Order: sequence, then structure tokens, then C-alpha cells
Amino acid sequence: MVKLQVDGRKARGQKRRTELIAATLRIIERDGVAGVTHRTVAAEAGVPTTSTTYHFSSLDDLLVATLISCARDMATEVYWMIDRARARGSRGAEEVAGLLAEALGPRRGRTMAEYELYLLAARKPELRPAARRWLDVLTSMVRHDDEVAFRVFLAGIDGLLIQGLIDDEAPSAEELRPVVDYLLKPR
Amino acid sequence: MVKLQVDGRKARGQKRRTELIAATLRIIERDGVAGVTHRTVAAEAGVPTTSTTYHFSSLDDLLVATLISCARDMATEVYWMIDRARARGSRGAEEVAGLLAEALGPRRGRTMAEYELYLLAARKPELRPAARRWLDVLTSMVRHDDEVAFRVFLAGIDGLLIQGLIDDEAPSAEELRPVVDYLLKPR
DNA sequence: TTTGTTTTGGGACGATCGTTCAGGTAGTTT
DNA sequence: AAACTACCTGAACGATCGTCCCAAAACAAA
Repeated sequence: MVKLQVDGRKARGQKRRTELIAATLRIIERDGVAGVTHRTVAAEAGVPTTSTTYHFSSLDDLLVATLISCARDMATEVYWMIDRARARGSRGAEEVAGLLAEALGPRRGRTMAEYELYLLAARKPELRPAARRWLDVLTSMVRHDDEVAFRVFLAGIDGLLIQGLIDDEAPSAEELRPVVDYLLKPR
Repeated sequence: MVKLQVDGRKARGQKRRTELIAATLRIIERDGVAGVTHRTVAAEAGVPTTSTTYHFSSLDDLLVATLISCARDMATEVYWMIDRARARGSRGAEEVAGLLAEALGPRRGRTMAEYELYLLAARKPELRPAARRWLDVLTSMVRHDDEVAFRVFLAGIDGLLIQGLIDDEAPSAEELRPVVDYLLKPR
């Protein structure tokens, strides 16, 4: 017999865990991974310091959980972007350019957080599947007859994003458009 | 009148400063920016702890100096790569693929350090010129009639590198070759 | 040699860190 | 009701952190 009514205590615990992850992500966006400590996370979430150690066996665990959650969100976003593009029969250039401009503009902090994940994944193999998630979503959803061209497209997206992060001002969707067009154009 | 014989004291100081920078870079390669403290750097360089605070006004200064030095080295390397390619009349595909494979293989730690610089530059504007240095070297040395294609090439290189860092095994120059060819092929 | 400058290095201070622990509360089961 | 489980939290420990201070050493200029 499966219990339908969940344990209220566990539900509260789960809720606080997600709140801690959300608070951690906000801190990473604002100050980077370096700014994440038990105390800063707890203060951001408005909970006592020891709450983090109770719900996560270590700071590293909290960091890993946060970045995995962040990667899942990004993969979901990529999924819906493709879905939107398909709905209107587009080849996707406009959607991709718009998403890039957004990632480098209003969502700049989030984008930095995602590349902190990349770098952490480079050192921690257990994070790599999470870091590759959005790549996998794209690979599985998009038909690519030209394997090489597709790899170039994926690399180009990452390159545009990380180079956009060290630009003094974020590029607009219009500026990115020709580059994205070039990346998507078949030959 | 310019003094030709430099002050022996200042010479020693300068030498130790470069030793500290070298030690810091080794630590970043091994443990990331997170592993850099006054004490770890001093231990790595085999000097007393306070040596770092004397030669660099703060830990942040040491970090910035290290990453700027790292960026300069990389720019120099790119310069010579182009020079080598030109000397043998190549279009550069082989050289680029070889350099990428090396960056993701034996020089993996160094490559991670360079992307830590990128991420730090995203948060610290004063680091951005240094982070863009190798891009500038390429831009100024290579003739590019197609502006968009060139931007795609630069983004592709960065994308291949950072994605290569989260691969479980480093790609070989042979695997990278078709992608680099595609990036360089004019249309 | 004397005086001034620069580098060196040991010691220590206060702050902050991750983590532990024990007592207390809330919710579930019997 | 009692027993049990899960969550919560304030206090505190030892470790490590960045940085400061000051006396000694090395070197240059007088």
C-alpha cells in the first residue's frame, strides 16, 4: 500500500533544502562560488547557520546539489526554447540569438554561475553529467545530419557566451544574429 | 643618466615576486583559485608566509598579477603558433588542432587556470584586457576578410576548449581536426 | 664606517571558517 | 498516552584565514 499523505516533517525538510539551494545559487550569481559559506547561505535564506550542515553533509555537497539543480533548470530552458522554435516553424536562429542576449544581459549572473559549474566539473568528475546536460538535450532533440557542423554549433554557443562574459558591454540579439545565422547555416 | 647596474636588492625582490607568481599559478593549476592562500603559496614557493604580503599588497593583487602573467604567456604562445604555421605555409588547421589537443591533454591544468581567469574577469573589469589578450593577438595577426566567420572561429576555439575540459577523456588532435577544418574553411 | 633603503622572516592578532554537539520542538506511529 | 522519528537551532571548538608588526639581514649610497 502506497502512502498518499506524505510525512509533514519530511516535506518541511525538503522545502528548506530547496530554499537553501536557491539561496546558494543567488550567492553564486552575486559573488561566485568563493562567496559560498555556511553562514552566508544561511543568512541569505534567513535560517540559522547550522541548518545547512543538517540538510547537507558538507559545504561541498551543498555546492554540488546547487550546481546540479542549476544545470537541470538550464536544460529545461533549452528544451522549451527548441519547443517554441518548432511551434512557429523557425530554424531557431532568432530564438538562439535572443537566448544568448538574455543570458549575457539580464541573466548575466546566472550565466556566470553556469560556467562556474563547468569549471568545477572540470575538477570533479561527478559533476560532469550535470554540466553536459544542456548539450545532451540539444543533441537528442535536434536533427543533425552533419555531425561536424553540429559540434561546431555547440562549441560556438559556449564560446559566444563565455566571450560575452568578458566583454565590457553585453552584445544585443541583433549583434549576435549574424554569427548565430552563420553557425546554423548549412553548407 | 640611466643607471645600468640595477639595485641588487630590488633585483632579488623582483625575482622573488616572479617566483611567487609561478608558485601561485602552479597552485591554481592543481587546486584552482580556491586553493590560493598566503600560506599555500608561500609553502609552494618555499618562502615564509609573510613574503606574499610584502610583495603584493593583498591576496587579490597576487591573484590578479598571476592571471595577467598567465594571459601574457598564452598570448605569446598563440603568437608563435601563428608564426610557425606561416613559416610552413599552412592554413593553420593542423597547428590549431595540435594546440587544442595539447591544451586539453598535458596542459590541462593550465587551460583550467586560464578559464578561471575568464570567470574572474567576468566579475573584475580590470582583468578583462588580460583575458582578451590572446583574442587580440589572433585578431591583429590573422587576415580576416569575413568578419562573421572570424568571430565564429574565435568562439569555436573557446567552446571546444571549455567543452573539452568537461569531457571524461581528452580528445586527440585527430578527433579535433575535422571540427577545426570546418571552422577554418572559407565559404 | 656611517647612514639610509629594501628585503626578509618569525610571531601574533582578530576574524572567519567548517563542523560538532546537545537540548528542544514538531509530527507520526502504536 | 507513550514511544519514536525527523527536523531545528544556539553555543562552541579547533583550524585556518588575511594581515600587521618589528627586529634582523642584505645591500647601496655617503
